[in-house]
Amino acid sequence: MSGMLHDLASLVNGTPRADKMAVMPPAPRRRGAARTEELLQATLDLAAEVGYAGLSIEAIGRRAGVGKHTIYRRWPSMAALLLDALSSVWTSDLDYNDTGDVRADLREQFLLSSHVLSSPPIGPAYRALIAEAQGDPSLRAAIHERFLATVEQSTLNRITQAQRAGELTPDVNLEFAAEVLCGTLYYRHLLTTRPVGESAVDGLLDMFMAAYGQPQFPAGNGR
Amino acid sequence: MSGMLHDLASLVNGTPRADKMAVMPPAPRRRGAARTEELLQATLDLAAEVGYAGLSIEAIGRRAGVGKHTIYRRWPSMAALLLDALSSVWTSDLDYNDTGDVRADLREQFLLSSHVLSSPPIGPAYRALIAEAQGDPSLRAAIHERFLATVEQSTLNRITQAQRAGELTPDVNLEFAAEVLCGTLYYRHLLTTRPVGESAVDGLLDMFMAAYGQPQFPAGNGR
DNA sequence: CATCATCGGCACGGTGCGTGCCGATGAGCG
DNA sequence: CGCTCATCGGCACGCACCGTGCCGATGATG
Repeated sequence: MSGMLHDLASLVNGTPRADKMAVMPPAPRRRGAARTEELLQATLDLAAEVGYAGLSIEAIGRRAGVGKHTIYRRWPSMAALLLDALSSVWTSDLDYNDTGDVRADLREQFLLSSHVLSSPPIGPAYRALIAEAQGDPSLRAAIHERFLATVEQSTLNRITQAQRAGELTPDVNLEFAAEVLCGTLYYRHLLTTRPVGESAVDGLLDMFMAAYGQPQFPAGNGR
Repeated sequence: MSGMLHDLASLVNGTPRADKMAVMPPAPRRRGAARTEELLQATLDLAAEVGYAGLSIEAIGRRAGVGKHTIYRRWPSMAALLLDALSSVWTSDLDYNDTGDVRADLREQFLLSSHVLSSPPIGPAYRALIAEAQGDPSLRAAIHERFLATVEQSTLNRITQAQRAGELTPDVNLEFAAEVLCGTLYYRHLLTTRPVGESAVDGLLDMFMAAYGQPQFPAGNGR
């Protein structure tokens, strides 16, 4: 586990002088930091415009008015650059509400995140990263660690909370359920051409609730 | 729907003289057909050896002792070549038994197909195709049509049969359940670094059976 | 004001792409 | 049997991108 994290860190900050992680505002902000953020933005813009095909270090540099060296000094590969670029706009780790109604809370977040995942800038950048990762197991691990596992974890937190509240079957390990929920959404998004819409989310939640919802007592909070 | 199929056909057989589809033995077998099969095999071999990185038209041609033209005359892109190469060894559309025990039948096929998917030659070729597809929506549609949808369909057939046999809840649309089952497996395979082992399959089937298994009457055939 | 890391620009050899043009090969037909 | 012609392997082209090295300019630091 921590091995993955280490691989990730070395992948992204493999350069000798990586001043700071992306998305960290409190910094002395030498000349380099400003350029770093510009490059991340240029990467996202370019991914949104031309997609994975046509995405290259040279193209990013051209767009940002930057020499290739300036990019290579910061990231060892385009995969690392994409990883940081995506992180810089990946604010929502699925920020679940807890209204006392699991199904509604899951539905809201699934629909929201599916919209985020399928529209620029995150959508195209994510696709590019997935493509890049097919030839690089350590990048695959990094993506899983940094994005997928996070989403699964927050989902697991929410449904575990529901389980404690009596909304779901007690004494059942929900870890795998969280993976099934998130995995199905990502499967649709990244591997098929079907949209992730209300019917898909509802179908998924139907199965989830049929499996783990308390049969007779509808909601746990009110008793 | 049929639009996807048309796109697929044009993608694979876009050349003016595409004598026949791959994997069709009964043919006059001019000089070209033999080369075609050799090229498909060389593609699979190369994918198994070097993975997606290092896979190129030139490398395939070099390995097969073939000019690039010979490849381009048959397939318009490496994506089309990969698609045909994978089809030529993709024999099992999940060939479910019907022993009267859905869960056991699903489990057997899931474990079997997960092994096939993660080992050469199918594993690496599949990964290469997924990578290629991230920049090409029509290829994504082709993959879904040719492989994923097929797997989902045969799974749907099996569980629908189980539903008729009284093993599963009647009057429930299982179409989405089939997608969840297959999607979760492919999610693990292609997007994470977790292995698809017995525990994963069992966890998945736990959720499926909890959702749709008949609560009191264990199996339909025996009693 | 002096220093020096970082900058943009340029060029390099290497590789793959997709195409065009060869002369050789071999299958099918008369 | 020999002719014909599609297909073959080989080679070369222009283009693009890779990753690296070397410039002289810039601008933040002290």
